[in-house]
Amino acid sequence: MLIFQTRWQNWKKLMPELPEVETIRCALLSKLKGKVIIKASVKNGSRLLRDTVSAATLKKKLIKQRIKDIKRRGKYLILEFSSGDFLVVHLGMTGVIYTIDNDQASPTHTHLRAEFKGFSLVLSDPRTFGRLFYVKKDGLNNLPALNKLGPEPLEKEFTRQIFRENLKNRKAPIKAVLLDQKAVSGLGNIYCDEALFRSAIHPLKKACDLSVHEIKKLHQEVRAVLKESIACQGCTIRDYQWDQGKSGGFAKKLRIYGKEDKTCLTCHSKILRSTVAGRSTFYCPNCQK
DNA sequence: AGAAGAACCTGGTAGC
DNA sequence: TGCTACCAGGTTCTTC
Repeated sequence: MLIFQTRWQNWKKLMPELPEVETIRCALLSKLKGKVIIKASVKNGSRLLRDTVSAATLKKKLIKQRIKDIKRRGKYLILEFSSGDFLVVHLGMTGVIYTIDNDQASPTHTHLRAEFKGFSLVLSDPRTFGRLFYVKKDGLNNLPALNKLGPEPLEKEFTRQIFRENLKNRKAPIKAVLLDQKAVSGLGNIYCDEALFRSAIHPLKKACDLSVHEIKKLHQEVRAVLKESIACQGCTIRDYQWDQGKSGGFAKKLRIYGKEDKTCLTCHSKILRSTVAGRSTFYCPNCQK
């Protein structure tokens, strides 16, 4: 178990879920809005491209593009150019995207570097679980990765009724359903566990078996936990400086995730860990039924 | 159709 | 010290 603890502690800082991506989006927008890409380099054969476009083609397409806006959909960052085209980025598990000075060397595992006047944007991802798509004008709605996503949890579209509708025929464990992005988008392993704990719902409970009251509570807690984390700039990022020695403010506020063998804050029972949908899942066997 | 599990990938660690 | 085996994560693909 010590092995897991050590590994988890090493990697917990590297998981961009909705609050982390939103933090990055805000930081990048203030820095990049209106700026023009002067030079670009794209790693040849980068797995992030998944053969959707060659490195040479992407490089060519990026040069002279002006950043008009940066949006977010679930865990995807969407850079919108003045030309109407888009660059869609998913950071996977270990992806980081940030700016450095033009005279600074790219970090290891850099897949994309876009040079602007005075600074460069770099996208680095050691494990290459991330994704990178170049999307032509008006093509965003046809991108499968985006159009499969469920409602945005912090938007008005994510109503209790829609959430209930999205859960009603799902016989899989609620944790698995929350992770698959169709019922609601943007939740990863950490926030699923936190929202389920706050809602007193066992992660293995079938989604279709949730009561009206449980769905109401879960709907509320999903939104609450995400909002609280965004206010703290997420679990993994502080001031948008990539700093492996520090965690964002919300890491200290986690109540259940990663707390195996610790005491439940509510009932003082021992917190357990098991695997649901192939993911480490932390829960209180007494509070979560 | 939906659920479950494998595959992808790399760096850190244990164990030899 | 150096080697091998293992495992975490999100998403897609394959199988049942």
